[in-house]
Amino acid sequence: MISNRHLVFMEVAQQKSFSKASQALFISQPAVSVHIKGLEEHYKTKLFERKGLQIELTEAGQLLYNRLLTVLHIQQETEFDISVIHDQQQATGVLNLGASTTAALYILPKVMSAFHREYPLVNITLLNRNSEIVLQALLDKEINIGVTEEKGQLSNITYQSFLKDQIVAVCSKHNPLARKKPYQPKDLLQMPVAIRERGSGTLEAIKQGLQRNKIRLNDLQIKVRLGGTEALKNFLLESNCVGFLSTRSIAKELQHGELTILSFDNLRIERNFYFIQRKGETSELNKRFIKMAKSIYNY
Amino acid sequence: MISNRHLVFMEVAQQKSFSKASQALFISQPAVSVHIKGLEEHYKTKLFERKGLQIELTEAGQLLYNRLLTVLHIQQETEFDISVIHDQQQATGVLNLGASTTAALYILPKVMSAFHREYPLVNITLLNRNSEIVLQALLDKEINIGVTEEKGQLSNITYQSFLKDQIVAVCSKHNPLARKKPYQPKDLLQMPVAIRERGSGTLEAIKQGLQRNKIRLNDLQIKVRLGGTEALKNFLLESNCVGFLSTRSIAKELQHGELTILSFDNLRIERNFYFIQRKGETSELNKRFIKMAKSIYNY
DNA sequence: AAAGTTGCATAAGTTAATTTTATACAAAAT
DNA sequence: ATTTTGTATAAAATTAACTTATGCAACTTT
Repeated sequence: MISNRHLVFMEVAQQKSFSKASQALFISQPAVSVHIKGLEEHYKTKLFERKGLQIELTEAGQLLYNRLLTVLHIQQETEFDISVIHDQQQATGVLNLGASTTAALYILPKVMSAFHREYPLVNITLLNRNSEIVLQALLDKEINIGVTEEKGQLSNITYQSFLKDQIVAVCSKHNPLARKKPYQPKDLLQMPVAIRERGSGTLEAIKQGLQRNKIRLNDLQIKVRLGGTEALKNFLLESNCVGFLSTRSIAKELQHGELTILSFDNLRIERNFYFIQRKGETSELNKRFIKMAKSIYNY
Repeated sequence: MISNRHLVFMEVAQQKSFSKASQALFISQPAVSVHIKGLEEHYKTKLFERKGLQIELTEAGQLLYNRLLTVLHIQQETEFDISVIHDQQQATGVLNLGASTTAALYILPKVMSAFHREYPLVNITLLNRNSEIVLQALLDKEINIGVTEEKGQLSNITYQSFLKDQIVAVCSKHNPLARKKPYQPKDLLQMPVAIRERGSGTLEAIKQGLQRNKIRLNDLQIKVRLGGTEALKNFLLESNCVGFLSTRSIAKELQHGELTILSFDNLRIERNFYFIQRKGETSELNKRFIKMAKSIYNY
């Protein structure tokens, strides 16, 4: 659909280098030069500013790149839509997902694998970044669907609720705290706790959940801050601290009895996951993925 | 932007014929066959149903054609937007207009010529059909901007008011009716009249204008119905009838004194012209054309 | 029903476009 | 000053696209 020449241009724009683009496309560097030259003659304007060893998109180049991105997505949607007419098992396409940690690690893999079984020829990728970057990637048309924890208000984004996630306090089964139950929210103040790093979506949810019980995060006896869910889990196994984790992320550890949930009266820390898409670009592939995701988690 | 192969496909889809497409594209018929075959192999499905001497788009083919149409418009917009960055006089692009008779004959030519002076390399075409067909052409993405007399309510169309048009009663300067003035609306019932054919937008406006004065079209002494404004004008010049015509269409005849306006108390027949565009597709080229059109007529 | 027409498909040869190899040239880094 | 990094250009080689010639099937005509 998009001409070869323009695909070369896109690669150069992404790599910000003729030679790197040539390597990525498995063609020689002069071939790239000739293509760009051809385009520049066609549009009668420079598309890249050559600044010594750097290149940079000109205004015209940036405009062209943006338009090509939208065309590329139409192309990918079309590939899928055509192939799905004939046979689901033969449907080809590209689906780029983006999600923040919990969703990317503990929620989406299950959906992706199910989706892959139904549409084996669809190429699925998953970008694992924080909500902010996921949103930006969506706006930049780098991903087709994002899964985030916050429901924003952007007018050119559609928010679609996916599932509820519960965050619970857990500790190692060897931890003496694991015995007595149930606790009151106030009891938290006496416990040594370990939490995720600043900026994590989980931490934000915890903060808001505690606030509803008039507890500030700073009032807790925070012993350690750990970067990443897995690190936190492993730390809890070996320490006497209590941690807050999404139930989605500790399914395995609960099953094996390695971690125990501390039950609290009147303390519910919840958050929602949302699908985000660009408004007006809810393709057939997007729809089917979201439908399957919902059917898996909302039985 | 769109590959050659796909452009050939589009031509075949439009012409509904491999050989006619080949003639339109100035290539041989086998070249077309090879292209279509290539696409069908790529998409792993037939794009045309070969039914004897006819061909017809398959479901997949129709889907592909629709997507390619939207991409083609992105491509054309891009050509314009890039070239206008550097120099207005060098801006290339395609602007397909559609309008019903009065606008197409007496309003748009002036705008088109002014626009052509400012953007000499933009290719402008004008489709002259009735409002209904103009709307359909817009929906089918055959035209970029339509000018119609009715403000509809379609949710995927943007309506933008352009200018007011006044319809007046006129007759030849030799007609005795041309002397006495002013008339009352009721006097119309005594006059021999000539009007446009059924289905014309002008006729519709007249009908509604008269209705406001409690006069039905059928109450008039309709002597003749003529297809087309020019025919009606020429008829009036040679007859004793009174006709209703848009002031826009008789500027020249009034100037030369060939036709005279009959002034009526309390009888105003007006209609509005609207620009119609597909929602979300108001390209830079569209914007500039509409802006110029408004500046010409709304000083 | 036979012959002619219309229209797409296929094959072989030609032409045009793309790519590679080799090399030049400019700017930045060492 | 020399080396490194990165793009531009030219000529040769490769590949893709096109044309001519011809076949075949379906529909028309007589």
